[in-house]
Amino acid sequence: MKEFLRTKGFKLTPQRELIFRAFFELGEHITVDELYEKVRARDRSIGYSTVWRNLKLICRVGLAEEVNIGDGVTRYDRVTKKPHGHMYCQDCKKFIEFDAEKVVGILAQMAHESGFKAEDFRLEIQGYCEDCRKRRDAAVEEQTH
Amino acid sequence: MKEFLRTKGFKLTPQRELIFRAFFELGEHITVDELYEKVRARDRSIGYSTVWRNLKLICRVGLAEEVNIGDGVTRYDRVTKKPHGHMYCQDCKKFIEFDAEKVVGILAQMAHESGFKAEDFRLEIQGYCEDCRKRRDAAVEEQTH
DNA sequence: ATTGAAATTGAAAGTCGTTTTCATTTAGCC
DNA sequence: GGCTAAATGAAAACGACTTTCAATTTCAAT
Repeated sequence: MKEFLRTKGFKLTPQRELIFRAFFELGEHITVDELYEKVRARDRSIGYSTVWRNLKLICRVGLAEEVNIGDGVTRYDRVTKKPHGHMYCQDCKKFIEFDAEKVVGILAQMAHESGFKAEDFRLEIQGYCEDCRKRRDAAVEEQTH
Repeated sequence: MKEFLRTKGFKLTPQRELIFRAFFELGEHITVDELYEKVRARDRSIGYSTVWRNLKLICRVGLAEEVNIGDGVTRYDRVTKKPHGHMYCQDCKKFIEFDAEKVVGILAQMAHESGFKAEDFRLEIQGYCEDCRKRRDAAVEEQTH
């Protein structure tokens, strides 16, 4: 990792190493606050801005990218080779990933045909996850009796 | 319009009428600031919060919806029957709409198969519009000579 | 090992769009 | 006209994000 950073002109500090490790240990869709808490559990002296800056750095070196669903909080996703989208449950706020390879292919084609050079895609489906949907259906059922 | 609002328990004030009209006169992807400026051109006494609240109201009654591309500014789109996505030019910041009917159909199907109840879709393609792409290509061409 | 330039850190302050508060005014039903 | 709930405008609050700055640390070159 040290080598990886060095070639890009960045230095490896203990804080940075801890933050990077924590980020990759955590699941997807991490917020700054979540990572900050995780890191702080190990080292109380690390500042919020250091975590924030390193999260940005992880993005800059191409290992993660920002995801924004419009709730005012930026999340960070590990960059994986496979394009994916997110299903966001409006009830329990859970994120579920889905494979977007097929759809991205279609979109890329559509964009290309209209002269637009596509670089990145954001696909989001808002709705209700299976559990919440069932609970809601049950609630409706309840009311009609 | 008065009738439409009244049935939902809202009142029609001169400010509200002006804001609603201005919103529907303007194009898509309007920000609060843009609408505020537009409205102020007609009535300097209208406050920012009034514009903001009415924009929210337009959304609440189902005539518009928020669009968030992650640049920190919320935009508002008229709700149209046809589902669409946005192509966002990273260079000139222009928005271009595209018809997303086909893709939304596919996504809805995918979601359904995984037990997720889709309510809304957000599709965004980031990249470079035709003009900017050409300009960039030309610049690269320039460098290599 | 030592040194020095450049990067990094932590705390605090700043930024900026959004949202709420509150006193006052207004719309619309009696 | 009088009443009650809704709406308004100004200002303040909020909150996530970003920058500033002085102090510290890394690491390449001695």
